[in-house]
Amino acid sequence: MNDKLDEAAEETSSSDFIRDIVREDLAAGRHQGLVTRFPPEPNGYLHIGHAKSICLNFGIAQEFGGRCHLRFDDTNPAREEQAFIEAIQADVRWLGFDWGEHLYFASDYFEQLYLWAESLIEAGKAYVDDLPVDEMRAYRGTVTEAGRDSPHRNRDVAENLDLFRRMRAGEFPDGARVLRAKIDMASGNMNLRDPVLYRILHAEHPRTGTEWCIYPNYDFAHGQSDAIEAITHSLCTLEFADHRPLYDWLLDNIDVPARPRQYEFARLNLSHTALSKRRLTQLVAENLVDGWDDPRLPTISGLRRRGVPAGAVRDFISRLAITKSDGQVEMAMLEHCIREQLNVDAPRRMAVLRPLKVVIENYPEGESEMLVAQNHPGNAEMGSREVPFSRELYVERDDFMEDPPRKFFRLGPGREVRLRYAYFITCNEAIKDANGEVVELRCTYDPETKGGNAPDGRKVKGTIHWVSAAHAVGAEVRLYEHLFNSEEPPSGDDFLSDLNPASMEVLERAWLEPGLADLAVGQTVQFERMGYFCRDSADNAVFNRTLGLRDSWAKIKGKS
RNA sequence: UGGGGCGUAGCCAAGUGGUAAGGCAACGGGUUUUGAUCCCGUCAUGCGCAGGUUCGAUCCCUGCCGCCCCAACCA
Repeated sequence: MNDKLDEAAEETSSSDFIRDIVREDLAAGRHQGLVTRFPPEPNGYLHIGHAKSICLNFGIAQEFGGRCHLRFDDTNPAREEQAFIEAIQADVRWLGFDWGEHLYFASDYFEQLYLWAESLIEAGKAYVDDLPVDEMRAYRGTVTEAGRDSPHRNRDVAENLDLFRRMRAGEFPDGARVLRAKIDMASGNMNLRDPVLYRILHAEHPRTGTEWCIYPNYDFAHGQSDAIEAITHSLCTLEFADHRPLYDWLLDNIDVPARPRQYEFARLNLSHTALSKRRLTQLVAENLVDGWDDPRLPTISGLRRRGVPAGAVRDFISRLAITKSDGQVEMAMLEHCIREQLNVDAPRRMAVLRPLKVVIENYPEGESEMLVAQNHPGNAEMGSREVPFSRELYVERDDFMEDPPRKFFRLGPGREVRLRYAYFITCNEAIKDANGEVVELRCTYDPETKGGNAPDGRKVKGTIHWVSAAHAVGAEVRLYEHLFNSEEPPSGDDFLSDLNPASMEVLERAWLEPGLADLAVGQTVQFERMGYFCRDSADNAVFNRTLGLRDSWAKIKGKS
């Protein structure tokens, strides 16, 4: 296997400080095989920040011929749920990764963890403490002052063992006692000031039920789980760097079967959104969004429902560097990756979002014809389709201006434009309602321009999309914008004040070309000139806008 | 003020003693039956700041400055 690893190591082109370490370790023959893990806590849905970790861990495993485990860090039954366990697996799969047989749970190791706790006690390196939470906090000192020893710090082994066993037996209520490591109350690193290892929690665990009433915390579970699974490189985010000395201390002081190492990298921060579990949970719990898979959320499920291809997410992550400097990536970067892939993959269709009726006065009443439209002008292999054309059509309201500026290339009184894949039409008259609002356009078409070209060689500046009124299918279309107005929403609960009230606009009466009635859920298409849209997974009558097209007209318009 | 980490363009970053890659954004221009796509071009005499070493410093040394994380019986 080592040869295979070496080969793989040489083939890998991408590089960052973690891959460099892996490469060196493999070259030095420090491991039998490469094993990483993605360790989510099942207390919420995965978001695009997790995608960075998933791509890193599974990616490195693939590149170096190793494997990556999916391990749930389910040590806090107070906030973990089976539903999250299932959603997380679905999201990792959707992203394109496969853990094979290697699905694990920290809770699978509870008995072993317990035994290791007893061994620490027997070695005089852990003790049961009775201090209430607030007192323990006071004893811990502050960031600039050393802590003080708990009065229970020097209980003898026998008493500690007895107390710890009685904790497990359920003799004490929640919060009555904890098991602590005996390290150094004066350490500059707060994590080493006799950290709590076990707490009493009479809560039902999604997997172990009521079998346990004491649970190990993150520090006492994570490194040991890594060791049990023979993880070689345990990759986590920067905020755990301070935990590394504890990770190492624990592994050095108990009898573990392997010796994994922890490395930290910067987590992903994205502009105009929220990427902390706390914030996402709050948005969902307070119904500020419509569930964990709301298309406005940066959750994997939200992105999927929005119509974002998994490949675009992976591409985005691959353009990010794995470093230790934390910054904030612009949403525009993600959007670029989405457009880049959708531009290639999304079939083109026509849909009118804000309809304005057009009557072609010289087109015979009651008649219609089928016109050929390309499914992708840049890729003939995607074929073509037929769309019905008739006397009454809908065009986009924004494609008509009563008093257009010089640079406006669309419809206006007396102006001629091309209806995509159809005919040139000229606007003769705009009909208004009692409020003076334009409600209908009377136009004439040039039968000679069928397909969109004039035999006399005359040109038109604008091409607009349309849909035959009698044949179109109605739909609700939802337009999404950034969830937050600021690039970086304010800290604390203030972040809610930055919510973008226009993050979702619902257009209830859009008209789609008839073929769109059969579009499959999850399939993303381009509505020409409007953007990328996908049928909503929860409501068939709804189309979600994944993203608009780049719009240089909006820039021109904005400048004048 | 203790400990840990980080500072290269608007954003993400490569480079680590020999004269600043790339991507995103932005801005010009060309093609175009999507004001899309595509193509071409512009965009750091400068690498947080100040000294020092050196023929030569983003890179080495010293001192500052700034930002992030840590005082849950969360992860």
